[in-house]
Amino acid sequence: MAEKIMLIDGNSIVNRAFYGVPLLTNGEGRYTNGVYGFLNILFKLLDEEQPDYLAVAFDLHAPTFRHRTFDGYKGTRKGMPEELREQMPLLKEVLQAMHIPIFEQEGFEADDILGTLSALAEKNGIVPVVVSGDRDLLQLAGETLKVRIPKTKGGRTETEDYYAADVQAKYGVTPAEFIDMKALMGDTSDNIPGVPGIGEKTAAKIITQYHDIETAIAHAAEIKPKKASENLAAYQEQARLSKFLATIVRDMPLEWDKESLKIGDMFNQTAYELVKRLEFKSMFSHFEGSASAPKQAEQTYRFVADREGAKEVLAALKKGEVGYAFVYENEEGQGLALYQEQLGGVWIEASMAFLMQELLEIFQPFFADSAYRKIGHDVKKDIRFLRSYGYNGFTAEFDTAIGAYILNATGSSYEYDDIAATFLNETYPSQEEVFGKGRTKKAFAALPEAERTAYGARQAEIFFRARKVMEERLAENEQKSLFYDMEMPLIYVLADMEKYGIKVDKAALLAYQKRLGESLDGMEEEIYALAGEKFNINSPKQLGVILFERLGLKGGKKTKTGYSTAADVLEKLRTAHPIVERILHYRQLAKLKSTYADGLLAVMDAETEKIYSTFNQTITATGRISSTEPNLQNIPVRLELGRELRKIFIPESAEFCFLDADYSQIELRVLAHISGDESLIAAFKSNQDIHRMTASQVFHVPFDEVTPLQRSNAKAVNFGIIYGKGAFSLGQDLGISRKEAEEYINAYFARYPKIKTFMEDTIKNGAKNGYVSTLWNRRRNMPELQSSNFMQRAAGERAAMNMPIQGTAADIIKLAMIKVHRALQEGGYRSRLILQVHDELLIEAYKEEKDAVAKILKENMEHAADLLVPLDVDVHEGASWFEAK
DNA sequence: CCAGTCACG
DNA sequence: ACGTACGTGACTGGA
Repeated sequence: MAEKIMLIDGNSIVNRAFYGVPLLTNGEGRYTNGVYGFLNILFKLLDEEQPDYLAVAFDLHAPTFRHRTFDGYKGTRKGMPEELREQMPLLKEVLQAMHIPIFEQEGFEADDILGTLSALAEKNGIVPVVVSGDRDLLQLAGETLKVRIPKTKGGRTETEDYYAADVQAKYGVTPAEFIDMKALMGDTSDNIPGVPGIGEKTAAKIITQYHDIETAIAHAAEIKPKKASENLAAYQEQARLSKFLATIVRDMPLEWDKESLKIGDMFNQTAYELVKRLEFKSMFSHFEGSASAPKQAEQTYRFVADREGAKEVLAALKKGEVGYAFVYENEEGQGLALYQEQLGGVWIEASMAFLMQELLEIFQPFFADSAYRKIGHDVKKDIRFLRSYGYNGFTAEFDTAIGAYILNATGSSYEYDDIAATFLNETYPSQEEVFGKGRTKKAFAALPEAERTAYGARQAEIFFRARKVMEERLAENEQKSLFYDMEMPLIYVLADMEKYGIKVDKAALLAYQKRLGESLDGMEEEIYALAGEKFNINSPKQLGVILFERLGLKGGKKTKTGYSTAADVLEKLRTAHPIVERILHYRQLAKLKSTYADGLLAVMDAETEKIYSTFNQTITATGRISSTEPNLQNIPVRLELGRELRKIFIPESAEFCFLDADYSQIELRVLAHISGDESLIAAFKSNQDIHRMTASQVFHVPFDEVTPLQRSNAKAVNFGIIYGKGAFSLGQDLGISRKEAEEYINAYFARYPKIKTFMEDTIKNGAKNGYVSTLWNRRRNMPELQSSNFMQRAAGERAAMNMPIQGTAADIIKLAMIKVHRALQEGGYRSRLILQVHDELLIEAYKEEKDAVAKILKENMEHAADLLVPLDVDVHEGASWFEAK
């Protein structure tokens, strides 16, 4: 079989890739999506074509012979976006590392290089395959020369393939005629003029009949329509010029050196290192089969499945650092993996013959003794698991999931394979790759013994070794205290909160659900009547049609998919039609019923009638914790009907009551501290109504004469400042002009100049360092700040200004939780912390301890941090969350 | 699986 | 001139 060469149009493929793959950055903050997309296309096509030779051609910035012939050539083309431009050297670096030849030649475009190389290849008996995103290349298609046009769609790459016959079939012209067609119709993207008045349709007709422009010009008089006929005659020189510009050169001066094009050791160590640095995990596998890939997991692990073996392992275990990992399948423990340097990796498996209960019993001394300094991953999960077997008090020294999160809070996941890739530069199959997914998912027990062993023991080893790397990086970042004194201790607080859960008044919740259901039924009928037909009110699409087409309301398009029917749009239409108000009301009730009434009942434990949320410590970019299944941090409170729902959250028994403590204005206080603004600090020190104070200072009115409107406007300004909000949207919210809003903001910054300085410095340092941080050195990487895209940079700047404020507040309440938890434990109280909602703690207090606990709460929260302003905490008591708020 | 919507701090 | 507030999670409809 003939040999094959693949020739790639570098610029056009990287462009396609860039726009087809969402903007990605790696941990260093470099944009990588263009390179990623390019390599994806490259690997896929290499796999399909199996070529023997390979080359990539790029355009240079220098003008080409086409520019010299025609000044306007490519004059309309916009430059590459900065986010892509900075990836070009990176792409070339990767190609070089893979020993893929790169062609660039002054005076010529990539097209010409491809045209010439493909011609040379054919002359030398090698079959060319040309890859480009640009249809101009179709003129090269031939009997054996295939042109492939890849498209990246939703992460997948599809290609359109063209031999000469395919071009004929699709466009009705031969590849050579394709050039003549373009000469007539022109090309705005390259600024090829063509002939005025001749577009794609007419050009196709003319070329199908006359085959080339010279013949067509000779027969210009016969051509219809008249306009085309006249213009073709009048602009024949322009047509010839256009043909010249559109023709790809196939004989430019180029050395043919076959050997240098031969595909060599592409998947080598240098390239692998680069791909790892770029964090292209899905590509690692390409490198693994090759001899130069790093060794990994060649080590053999021990498999143990009985009492005697387990006891031996325990005896061999030394006090000191130990990597450990439980393997779970649907919350059920399959076994325990341990790793120490002198021990190696061991997988101890539970089974019908060796129950998990026995396994845990044997290892009880290990779990109970903190001289075994345990390094695990998602320790909270292990605490819960051990507790379900009656073992309490488990502690670990290091949680690698949390370590990875502290070192990069914006990571997408922190699974063991992510940890190994990030900290050890090693790649392992992910959980999904081991077990599959969906209906073809395999059970753990279905894997061969050697795989089960490797899967478990490998994790314990990864955690053990990654800890050392993390430790160094935490030290470099001065984040050891954040990690060891805040995040690690918090694990046990959250584990307890998840253990206690919160009791639900089931009867009241059912009644609430029923009440909502009945209201909704009635409203549905009313809305159908007003609309004049039945439709699905929950479908924004159908609702949009009803409102803006059938009823003719003016709202216009807003979203990509059609009309926006969001609350703020409907709010403006409230008076336009009676249906609008009912829809808003319907939406409110529907939300309460589906998310809260139905949703909470679905997750309530039938046995205990409690709800057990999960608190996640590695999700948010700012350091807050999040709550899932259910989310207990977004229970309604702002509107009365929703707030009623809080009556169903009650203490576990009559011996308990709720104490709810919340920080007053914590974010503004943090802002006062971090910025050091004397005026704002003074306001908090004198314990004044801060929004009234701001109003008085910004609007220049005496404190006592501030009107309610001024106060509420000042409040909006205060919040706007925290979020980096601009004049436009502040004006929207307050219903004032952009100009007025701007004046408010200017007055604000004039009055509080250090806040302005703080914002500016945060952005400046963020851009310089690539991250912003809190008072406790929590970091958020912010590569967006270096973006040249206005929108992305502006959004990045807002996030950058907000993170130190929101994040420091998060740090403070975390410290408070640890203190409160410790004080309750050490004081031997039965009261316990059960919920955190960002600036609020909910305690289930043993009634006899109520007053003492209220004091503990207030003291520990107010003294969790020592700022330039006092922290102020309000504590309320009640027989439900509703009452205690 | 994504977009739209809406609940919270 | 750009488009327009930070951070979350859950539910619904519809490709």
